[in-house]
Amino acid sequence: MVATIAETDESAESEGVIDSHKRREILSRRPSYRKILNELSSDVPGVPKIEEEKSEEEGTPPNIATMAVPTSIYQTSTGQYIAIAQGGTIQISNPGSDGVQGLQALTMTNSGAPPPGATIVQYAAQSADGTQQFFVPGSQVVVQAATGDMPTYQIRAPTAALPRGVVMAASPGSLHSPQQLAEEATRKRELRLMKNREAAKECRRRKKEYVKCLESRVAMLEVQNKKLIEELETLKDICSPKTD
DNA sequence: TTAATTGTCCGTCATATACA
DNA sequence: TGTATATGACGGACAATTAA
Repeated sequence: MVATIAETDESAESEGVIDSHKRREILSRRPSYRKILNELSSDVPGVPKIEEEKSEEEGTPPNIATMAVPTSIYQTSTGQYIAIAQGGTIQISNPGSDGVQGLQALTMTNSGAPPPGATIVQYAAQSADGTQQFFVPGSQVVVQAATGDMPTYQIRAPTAALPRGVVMAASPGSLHSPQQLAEEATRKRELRLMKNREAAKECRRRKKEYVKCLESRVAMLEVQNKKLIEELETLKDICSPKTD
């Protein structure tokens, strides 16, 4: 599939690039949703701020600082925050000023592989063979081996006994053969795609939040406008009473 | 019932932007 | 200046809806 995309890109490069550039010249780039919303929030008290992204080492909220899996914090469609902690504990918090205050906690039992077709964005579990699994979209899992000098990662089908392919196995410094270099390039690409995948999800979430914010602001302004019009009419009546 | 349409979600690519 | 991140654009998959 990837090769097909690459070939298509190459064949359509000459005309596609020109179209793409023209399109991008027309479309002026907007600042990030986070910036816009935070600017709005500084102007309008009622507008919530989009939380700043925190790095793994500094950004974990105080109440969930001991999490084994980084970035395992999600927001539901209802605005709640879900944090997956060690041992399968899932913490749920309602959106508030501090984000993680008032955490609720519940423990879930991890019983084997997820059902086929289940929509699991990301999930961590300790499997029987001592490996840690991170479920990624596309009905695959990234498996981290528990033993060895350095962590190795494999992409597997959730129920498959054999790995589909090793994507992270050796340090760059020890690469020699073209095959190893190719594997390293593949690994880097997979890593980049995985990061971008998560970034896209996060970006869409922020965009939704941004749109919601704008919609609520529109509603608020409409109410305000209506009130002002009514007030104006009242003042008009007072200042110029009808003479029959 | 079925094909067409529509809406939504997701992954990927290209590129602007932020940052060390 | 190179690298990481954010985001617009695009296309595919899938489910729900609609018209014939």
